[in-house]
Amino acid sequence: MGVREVAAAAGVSTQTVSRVINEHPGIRDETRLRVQAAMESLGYRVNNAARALGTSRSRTLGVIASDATLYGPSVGIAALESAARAEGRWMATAYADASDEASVDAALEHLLAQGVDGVILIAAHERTLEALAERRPGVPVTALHSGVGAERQAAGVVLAVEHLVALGHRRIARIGGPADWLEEGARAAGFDRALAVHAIAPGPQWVGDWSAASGWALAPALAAAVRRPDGPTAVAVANDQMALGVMAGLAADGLDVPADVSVVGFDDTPDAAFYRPALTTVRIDLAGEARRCVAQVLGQDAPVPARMPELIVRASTAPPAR
Amino acid sequence: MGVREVAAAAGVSTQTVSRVINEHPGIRDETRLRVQAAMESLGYRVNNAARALGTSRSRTLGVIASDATLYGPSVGIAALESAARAEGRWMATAYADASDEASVDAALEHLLAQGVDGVILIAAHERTLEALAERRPGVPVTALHSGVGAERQAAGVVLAVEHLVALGHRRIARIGGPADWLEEGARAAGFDRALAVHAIAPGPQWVGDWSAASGWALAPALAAAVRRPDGPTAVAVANDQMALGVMAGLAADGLDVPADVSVVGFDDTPDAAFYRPALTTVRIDLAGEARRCVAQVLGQDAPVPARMPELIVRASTAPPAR
DNA sequence: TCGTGGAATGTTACCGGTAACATCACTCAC
DNA sequence: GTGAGTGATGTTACCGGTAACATTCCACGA
Repeated sequence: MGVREVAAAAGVSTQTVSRVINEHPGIRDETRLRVQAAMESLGYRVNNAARALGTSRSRTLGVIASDATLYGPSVGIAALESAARAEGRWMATAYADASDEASVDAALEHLLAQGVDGVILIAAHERTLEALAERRPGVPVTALHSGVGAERQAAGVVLAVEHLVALGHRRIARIGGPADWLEEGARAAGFDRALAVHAIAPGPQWVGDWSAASGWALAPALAAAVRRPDGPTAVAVANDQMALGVMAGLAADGLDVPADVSVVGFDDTPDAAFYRPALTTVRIDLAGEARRCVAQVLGQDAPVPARMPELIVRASTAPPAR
Repeated sequence: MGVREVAAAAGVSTQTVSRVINEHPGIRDETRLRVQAAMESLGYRVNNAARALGTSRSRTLGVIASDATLYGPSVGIAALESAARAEGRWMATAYADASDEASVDAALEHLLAQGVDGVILIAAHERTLEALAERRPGVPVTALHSGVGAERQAAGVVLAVEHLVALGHRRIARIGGPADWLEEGARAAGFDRALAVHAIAPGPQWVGDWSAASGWALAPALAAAVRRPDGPTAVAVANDQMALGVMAGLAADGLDVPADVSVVGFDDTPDAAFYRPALTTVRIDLAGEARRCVAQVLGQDAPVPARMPELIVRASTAPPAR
């Protein structure tokens, strides 16, 4: 059940079989059909190990992801897999703790041993990306949401802030992710830029870890700020899950969303519409980002059309009462 | 940078290098150290393609997953990866639409072409598992949460129902997942068993698709049932995300949880503590299940200790008011 | 002293594709 | 008619490990 058997069955050389498999031009239709019929009847299946050994390319992309309990990373992986498959690549995944450089290193080593043709980081620290690139792994390394993708994330945050400003908010707080994450950099930049456009000074800011629990933990501080006379009337949260925790904490503290504070999230998780109140948030074209990221790692320069982020207005935002 | 270079540097044969790599017994310590030093200084890294070609085993497990926006599947993948890595295996992931047999088939084909040593399904239909096994893929195929794992899931649901009964509920409704999923089978069985123990007839049941949206869509029917004089006073929902949607829908319909209906979920997602009200739910030992599943596919029979599911009581359950 | 057996290591071929180069048949221009 | 050019296909070696078998060396008992 290798090329040799197929070749014998079709009465051609193994090289011709290889050419048919790889859709090389310059094969007569009659020959191609004969080979394909032989492959079909023998139930032939290429052996990727052999192919990888011969070509020293595995047609596999490596993905290093962190925390799978977060919406962004887990959906990012799925989006990358489907983008990779569309390009005829396989995907090998390794999970690592993004904040532990040794663990990310081990994951990289792990993937390189597998001979991946490129590595994509999900939910990574900027420093990690640089560190990996410096190690000269011999294959391209990039991160989802880096480069132009970061710009689109910033644009998403701009949408959210513009929405708050349009409602009349002028004192806007922010709850961000850990400062060293790529995603946080992009989202924070969008926040600052949107406020600058309207000459509004940023309100108080806090840092969570993307989890609902961290949003909950920061809620008392936010509530205290909101209760001050010139306190914020709205808060932009860097992802939906933290927004969930924030809203739970505010409610526990006796504050009403959106009457006392408006809350916007980021991601538009499928759950966000069912939070209480339903969360106003920003949806980004994750599938498109993934396709672009894969194309970049594969060194393709055909532009993949980008869909811009979209604001989803629900019940967690309203004009300020004060 | 292959075994031959290492062998030359260490002054041994390639076979000896191979033996050191694979930790074969019967290598003198002095020789082993010399080889290891050579590998270290040359930055040697095994080529998995070559190894797979020679041994016709890839040391890679294939995982077929569906919907990554659901908590269960996405965390399941991560748990399997870490279990597989602990066994020194790599993991290749393919995403498929579980309800579309052709797509699952394509994913299997995809993984087999890669020469995986076993295939694990996540969030699969029972029929799919059987269909794949029937195709005689030449490697073991199993599903997370199948077999004994299913029993533990059932035990988890029993905990949840016991909790409701202990609170005084006697009329208990259920919202399940699609009937043909393995997970649903186990959870439904646990529900029926727990009620049977107390000689309680099951209340009305509905079927969702695991998503919060489907919970929301079923909420009006549940609310109507609850309002009937002998309507259910509690509902067991098959996963937390549907429970989120159900609670949102009940609230929209003017019913209070837990005053009018108690709600229990299943999974204990990290978000569940921050739903409103905080969700009473069941936590299962996903990491343990994953280890057991990997051990099974690898044909190991050393028993992996099983931690039993745990009930997490929060604010969504209370004694019935009626 | 020699044979025996086991431990440590070496030799060789092979896994299944594919790159690089070789070959062959045929067309076409001069 | 002949050589150049081109398209279709064949030949061969090689990718980098490892299995299977061969060999060497030494300790030890008869």
